[in-house]
Amino acid sequence: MRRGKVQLRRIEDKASRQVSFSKRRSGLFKKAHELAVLCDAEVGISVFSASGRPYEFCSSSSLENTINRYLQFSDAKQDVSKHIDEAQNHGKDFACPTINSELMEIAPWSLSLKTDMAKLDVNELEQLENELSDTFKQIQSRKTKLLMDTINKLQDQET
Amino acid sequence: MRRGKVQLRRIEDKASRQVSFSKRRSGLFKKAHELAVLCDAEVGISVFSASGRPYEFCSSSSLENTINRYLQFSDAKQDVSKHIDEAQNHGKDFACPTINSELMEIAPWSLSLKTDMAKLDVNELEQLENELSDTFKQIQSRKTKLLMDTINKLQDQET
DNA sequence: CAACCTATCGTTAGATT
DNA sequence: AAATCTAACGATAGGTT
Repeated sequence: MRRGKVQLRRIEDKASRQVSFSKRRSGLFKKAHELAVLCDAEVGISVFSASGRPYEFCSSSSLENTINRYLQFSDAKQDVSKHIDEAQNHGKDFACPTINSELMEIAPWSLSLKTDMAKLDVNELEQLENELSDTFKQIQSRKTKLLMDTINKLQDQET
Repeated sequence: MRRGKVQLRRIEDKASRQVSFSKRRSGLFKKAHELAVLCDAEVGISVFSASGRPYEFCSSSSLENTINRYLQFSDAKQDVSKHIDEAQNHGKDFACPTINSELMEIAPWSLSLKTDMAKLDVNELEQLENELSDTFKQIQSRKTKLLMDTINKLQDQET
């Protein structure tokens, strides 16, 4: 079925890339699980899709624990080498105004994950539909702006 | 050479386990690299051998960057969880149970998405747009079905 | 013991439904 | 889109050098 060996570069076809991401991600997590069990190791994995969606795997209790364990070594390593580079103290600003407004924005994504709409009634679906439409417009507007910026840049270069 | 399939349990022979650990660890990192390149993803892995020696893999600049990106989601997850608890303690019924459980999984992503959207390029925005579009269609289809069911029920009552 | 070898099992891209 | 199928490629346990 496959004609040749897999070329190690970005899969251009969007659909294929997404399917491949899903298959290979679960393959990777399976291998990680095998490594942990067979060889008595601790494995933690964090993956972000091209669109920024997070996935995680951890062979032990929690990924945060594994991360902390790594960071201990990392810190120790830095101490020893007396490195100067100061980590960027990026402030985490995830201030939630109200849970309701967050829910409105989040629900559509939630549905795209596991299509479990069976329990929603018509009013709830209508609500989701409206919010989804807003987010949709937001994305389109952002995309248009980027395209316009690119066009303007190109026009500037021509002058 | 191998007699049968690999049994998924700790390899008892110490030497075999160590060799297997080495082989499988590099295999895992190779798979992670392929996932990152082929599917345009960001992958970070932390592994500890049974004797506590650390190994790491990162598809981008540094594992710490990937970890920080993960911790943003993790923090957001806790924030959302806290808000849900508070809302429930105040007896606010702001969503159906299904949404609540889904919310836990996807909310952190959505919260970070607001921050990250500015950084997405046109292709990435298009990907999000497609995902939204699919969800949109599913919601509309589900809504139509519910409305049809209701109409059918009413018609049955009339007979 | 590391590097190589290879039979065997495992993974997956593409097609199909 | 999600499941299944399958040819072909890929990983690797155990053996050999």
